[in-house]
Amino acid sequence: MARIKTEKNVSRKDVIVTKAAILFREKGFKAASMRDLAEAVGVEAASLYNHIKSKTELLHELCFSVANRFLHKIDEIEAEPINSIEKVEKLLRFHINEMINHYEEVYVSDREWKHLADPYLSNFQNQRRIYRKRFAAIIENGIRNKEIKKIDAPTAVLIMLHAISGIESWHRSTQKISAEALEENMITILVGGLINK
Amino acid sequence: MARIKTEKNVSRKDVIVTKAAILFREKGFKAASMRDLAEAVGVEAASLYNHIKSKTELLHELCFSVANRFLHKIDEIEAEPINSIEKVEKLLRFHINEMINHYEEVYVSDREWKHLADPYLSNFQNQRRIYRKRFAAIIENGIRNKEIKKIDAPTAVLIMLHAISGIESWHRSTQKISAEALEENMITILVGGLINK
DNA sequence: AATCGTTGCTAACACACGTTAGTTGTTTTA
DNA sequence: TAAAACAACTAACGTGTGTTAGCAACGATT
Repeated sequence: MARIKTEKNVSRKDVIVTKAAILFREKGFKAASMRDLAEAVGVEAASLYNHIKSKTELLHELCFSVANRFLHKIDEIEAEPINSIEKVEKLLRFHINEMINHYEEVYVSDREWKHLADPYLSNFQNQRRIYRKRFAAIIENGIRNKEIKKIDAPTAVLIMLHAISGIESWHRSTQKISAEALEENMITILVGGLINK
Repeated sequence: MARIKTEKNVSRKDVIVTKAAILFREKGFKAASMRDLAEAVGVEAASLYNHIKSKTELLHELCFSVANRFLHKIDEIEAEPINSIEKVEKLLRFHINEMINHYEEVYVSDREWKHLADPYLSNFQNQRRIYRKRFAAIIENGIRNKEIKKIDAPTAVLIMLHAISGIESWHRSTQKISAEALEENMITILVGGLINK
């Protein structure tokens, strides 16, 4: 009867959530079974329920922990006394780093949130909508200041966010350029596409 | 006993495949059940099997019909006597229009191919890898000609392709800009980010 | 050493799934 | 109009799913 191994400040639930992220990314939320997860954790499926309430709870935890990180970051950046392009660049760099360093979680939050159930679903969609509006507002400011080309701000946001989620392919690829090079290339192309002249 | 309605040159199987695309996009391949599909088609689940071999066959059809369209297009564009930036632009415009006009299929092919089974899976992954290499080769040519900034070509491809899959959000949004405006904005930002000076 | 909460186990339930068999009804062909 | 081909139906099977109940072993606390 081997227990779930934990380290300092990491609850057994945390271990489960972390493994769930990996599994949900690999197979998708629906295709990943609790028995799969149990095996990954090293325990029988039923035992998981000593630590979690349900499979969907795992998805909640993942989606909202990611969403909260991004909301906090945009709070921080909005308050800084820098110009719009710099704000966009900071936000992009944060997104890129999150996608590189917390790949599994961020990916799952991005692709599997559809399987949330209400009220979590509406909640998540709301947060997402608000986040994108705030991002768009930064860009619109930049357009007014003539820092940024005259483009449709929501479209620009959509491009940026989805482009970044492409880091998934980078993770999967065998011949990776370094994380630093990836970041610089992405910034060059994406910010380069915004700057006026 | 109401039959599946068909129009000229549209087999009953085609009707099923089309409805499957819609359903797979909405719920994901795993979460969409054959009973859901049957209801959408207006028939009992078992009846579907008079026209198709399996659920996965539906996914094959969708994924490969999309993949083939893109492969044909890149064949065509590679052969044209135009410079690299123009080739990239043409390819992007094709991607954008496919995503706008054949949304369901393209989206499913993009997001649900993981659920293909071998040998289809390996096959699909191969085609995808080759396509991206050919796309990258166009960009690398542009870099050599100094048309395009010195960037990592595979990263650029990754950004372009994923940015375009963001049109999903445009489809979902309530206040859409026009398809034409969307296309022009995307080209402005994406191609603008590539051009050297 | 006894106790108690925690965490694991086995067994099982109820249900939804993809799919098959066999039959009935409808359309097309001869 | 009878026969053949097609496409729908009902019923059911086997399997995999998330989850619960009840019990056994472990670790920490007294």
